[in-house]
Amino acid sequence: MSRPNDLRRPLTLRDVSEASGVSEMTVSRVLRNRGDVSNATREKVLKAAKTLGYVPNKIAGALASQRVNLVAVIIPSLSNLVFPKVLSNISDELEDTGLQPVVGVTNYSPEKEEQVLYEMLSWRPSGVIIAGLEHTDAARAMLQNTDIPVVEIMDVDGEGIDSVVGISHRRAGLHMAEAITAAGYRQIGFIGTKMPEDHRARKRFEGFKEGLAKAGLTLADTEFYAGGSALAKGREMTETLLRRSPNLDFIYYSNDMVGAGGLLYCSDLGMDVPAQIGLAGFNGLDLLDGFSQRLATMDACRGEIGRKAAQIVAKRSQNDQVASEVIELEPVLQPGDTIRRI
Amino acid sequence: MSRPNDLRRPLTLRDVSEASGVSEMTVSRVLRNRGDVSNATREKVLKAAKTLGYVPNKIAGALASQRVNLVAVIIPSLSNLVFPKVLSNISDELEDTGLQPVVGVTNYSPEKEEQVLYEMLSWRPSGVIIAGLEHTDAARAMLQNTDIPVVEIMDVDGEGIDSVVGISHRRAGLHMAEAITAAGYRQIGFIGTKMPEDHRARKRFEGFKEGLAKAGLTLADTEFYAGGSALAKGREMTETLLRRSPNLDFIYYSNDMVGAGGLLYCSDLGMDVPAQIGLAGFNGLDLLDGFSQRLATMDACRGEIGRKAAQIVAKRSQNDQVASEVIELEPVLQPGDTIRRI
DNA sequence: GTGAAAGCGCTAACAA
DNA sequence: TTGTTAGCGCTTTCAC
Repeated sequence: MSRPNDLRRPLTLRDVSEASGVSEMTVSRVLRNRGDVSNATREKVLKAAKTLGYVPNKIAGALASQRVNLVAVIIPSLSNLVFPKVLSNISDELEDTGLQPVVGVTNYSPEKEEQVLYEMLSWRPSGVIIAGLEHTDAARAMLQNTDIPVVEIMDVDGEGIDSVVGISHRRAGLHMAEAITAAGYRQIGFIGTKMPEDHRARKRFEGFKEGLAKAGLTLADTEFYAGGSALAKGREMTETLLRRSPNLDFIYYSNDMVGAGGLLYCSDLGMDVPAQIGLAGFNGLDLLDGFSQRLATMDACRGEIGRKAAQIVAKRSQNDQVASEVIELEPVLQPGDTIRRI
Repeated sequence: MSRPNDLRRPLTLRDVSEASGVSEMTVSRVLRNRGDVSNATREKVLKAAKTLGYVPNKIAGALASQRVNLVAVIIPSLSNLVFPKVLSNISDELEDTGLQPVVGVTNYSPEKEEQVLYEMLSWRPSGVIIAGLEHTDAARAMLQNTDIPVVEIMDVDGEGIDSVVGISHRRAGLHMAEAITAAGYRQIGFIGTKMPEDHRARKRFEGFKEGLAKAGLTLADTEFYAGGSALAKGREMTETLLRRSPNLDFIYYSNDMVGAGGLLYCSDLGMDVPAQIGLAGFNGLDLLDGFSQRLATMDACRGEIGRKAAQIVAKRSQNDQVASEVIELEPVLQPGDTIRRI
């Protein structure tokens, strides 16, 4: 095979047009499978494009057609395990729509979020899927001012801008508190992250305290951590907490990874879980399947959230007269082996 | 504040120009911090842009300037834990360069990779960072034909197209075999993934067998799995393997997650690790920090790979006369607590 | 320090 | 079925 492109510049439609003896417009039609083109012409064009190694310029195409097949997905983190899952479901759901997700990561910083959003909006995507309901004023204004569909995901506790798909983290925390107190636990501790910007974790925490209050209880002790391997932190923090408050009979963790670390710690010490001490996390990570005892948790509906959000964007990008939707999913308690049965 | 954009169309430079009484050209200069603009004009423009809520159209900008600040990052998976780490390091490293990573996921499918690559190249990014050295002929042709910098990452065992940053997985496997045999293990089993397209896992496996051969050994037994939670699979497969071959004194896992599952299984059964049986994985996940025994592993240099790859792209996008580089990093054995000391 | 004209590579709309 | 024309919203270049 001869070197297809010896030029020092990228190939254009015009090159394919000249190589095939067909007008640029018809070449464009063939390459996009648009309109009626005779088979003979189609073959000629396809062959020319292939041997040249032509790759269309979507920038020019997008400018001319005012259409961009990109969907901006803005999430706080990729190391959380939660978001890769959401993302892969968005990706799967978008598969046959011609839309492509583009990911932006904010590291839980509102300023970074604003910046990433601005950057992404300037590419005029077909939709925006963004985690959470809390944004800077400027970010909120951008989202409100745009005509493209916006889906805020993960959380429904608050005011949405356009469409919303998520769960109530407040109620998730509340229900967990109810389950725990119903199981007879009374000395309850909490281990969470030192992340003021993780609003969903905060809401679960608040809902949890509210649930305890309903049962006439307050948190017996709490511990917060920042950074590091969540599993290792779970272990450490659990030790710290239990040293300080040996009478605890339950620990609620802000996520499954720290919870799993706590579970490992308790197991290693030969503590009787769930009789002596109960444990619960949050997210419903399938990672937990590998442990000898299954940590109690609550499914965050990550998969479903990604799928629904993608569907909304896809639907709206085909017909922009569709109304915005607010979808609240119901997280389900998975009692596992670390809450005692009543 | 009054509604900034009551039009049904996105704002253009012209709108800002009219609102501020400054020419489009000067508005453009202000918004890009280019050229000399008087302070008075700058203020006027900035104010107009802000109150209107103008978001520049990068599509038009890119077409006109022939410059796109995007870097395509093409990886097999996001649920692997390995790639999010690489990605976040790329992202960090690119932070101050004005370049933005755009992620494409291939699910270990060469066809999907080709498709994603084509899609991304059609946006004319400033660089491509792509996992692995194995690609379809068409993908390889696209990468060869393009003028933009290409960095193949993770693996150095093979022929690169342009720049390459990675480790030798073959030698990683080989060195692990040497360490294991040196520690006196003789009945060695292997647990891996059923993924023909995971070339790096395959190379480690081959290198491992080669290392055993040097010590006059062959694998005593092997087991391969597909799908599911790696931790749970590690547990199951270890059970299967040990049931079938109870005389094994070592198991090498194709990655840390399955290895950790195996470790949990052995601990639960009260087996004496590493005296009775030794275990090792691969990747150097910090997840392992939380376990009571630390799994032996080998650092895949994920962080460093991402950083170096990003540096190469950044450097080349500033000066395209820079030569391509091949960087081989050295994975370090982390013996942890699951290989017995000699 | 500022502005006017031309054009980036493609596609919409229309003409043949 | 195919071709022609006129932009899409910016930036480059050059003029003032």
